[in-house]
Amino acid sequence: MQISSRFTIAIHIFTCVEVFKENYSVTSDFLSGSINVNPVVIRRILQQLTSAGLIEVKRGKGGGITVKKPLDKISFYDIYKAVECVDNGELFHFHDNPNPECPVGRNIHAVLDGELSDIQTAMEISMRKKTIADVIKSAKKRIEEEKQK
Amino acid sequence: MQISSRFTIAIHIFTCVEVFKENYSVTSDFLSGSINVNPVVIRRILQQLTSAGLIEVKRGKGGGITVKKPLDKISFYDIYKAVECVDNGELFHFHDNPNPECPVGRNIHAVLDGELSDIQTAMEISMRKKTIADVIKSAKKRIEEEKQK
DNA sequence: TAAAGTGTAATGTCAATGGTTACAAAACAT
DNA sequence: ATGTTTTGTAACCATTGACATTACACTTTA
Repeated sequence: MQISSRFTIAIHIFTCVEVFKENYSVTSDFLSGSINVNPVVIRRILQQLTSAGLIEVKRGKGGGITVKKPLDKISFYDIYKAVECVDNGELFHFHDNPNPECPVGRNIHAVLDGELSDIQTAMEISMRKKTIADVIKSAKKRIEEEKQK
Repeated sequence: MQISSRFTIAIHIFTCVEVFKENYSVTSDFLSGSINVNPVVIRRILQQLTSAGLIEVKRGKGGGITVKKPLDKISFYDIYKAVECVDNGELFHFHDNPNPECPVGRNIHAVLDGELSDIQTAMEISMRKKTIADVIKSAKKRIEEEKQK
């Protein structure tokens, strides 16, 4: 299976907040326009990001999103964890009931667990290296370049 | 989301074939017993592995599974690719229609694509390093150790 | 107090995963 | 040839997660 679009949407949200906060009130409706998904979907993601302590959301007129951590301290991994509701944080879904009376069945878990977590770790390390700051830098650069044409 | 249990089941299958081929006819029913899933589910996975050219399956009495490549040439990645039907092979599901009239919306794809594929590559490299041979070695060792107690 | 926004419940659709039954087709042993 | 074993597959079903959508209560501020 794929990592859900909530992940890329979340990054999109951070980018919009940063790019537009000076000139617009960045609400779930506003974001909905840029991202092209229903505002409620956005709000659900905002809540997950709030629960993870990455942002704060205010209601009412002039309300909106405040990022709670320095952008270069928010990694892809933080967002992934906030937004992806994976069972126990396990990337791999192990088949549940191997037969304990079979020598392979009763050992397969012990044999594989380490290997699988190596793979998961490789992915997570790579995610930790990337931050929102990188994305925003690169986005701003592209937007500037567009203007010059 | 998680990588489906088909992946760990496939590895379980290879291990059983290797461990039991001398003494048993390793059929989908036999495997069903060790893995504890329905034989049809096993057969579906066997077909995916066949399509990937990793094994051959024979029908009828005495039929069963033949592994078509050296065990140390079958990596976790090969199995992952065979068994996990991911859209385009993309690990991340990008939200489909960012608004092209928004500066962020029309650039987000270009900005993120490279980063996401870095992450996916990290995971895949790590998967390529692990082979069925490793698993079987480790499984046989454990089974031996069990006998000595 | 009205307007602007978020929080959240309820509902619906869609796709993927897995389970299960059933049976045809193949391969082999006798 | 015939029966037996085993795979290939179709046809269901249930469950789950993802997203979309409507609706409305609750907050906050002007």
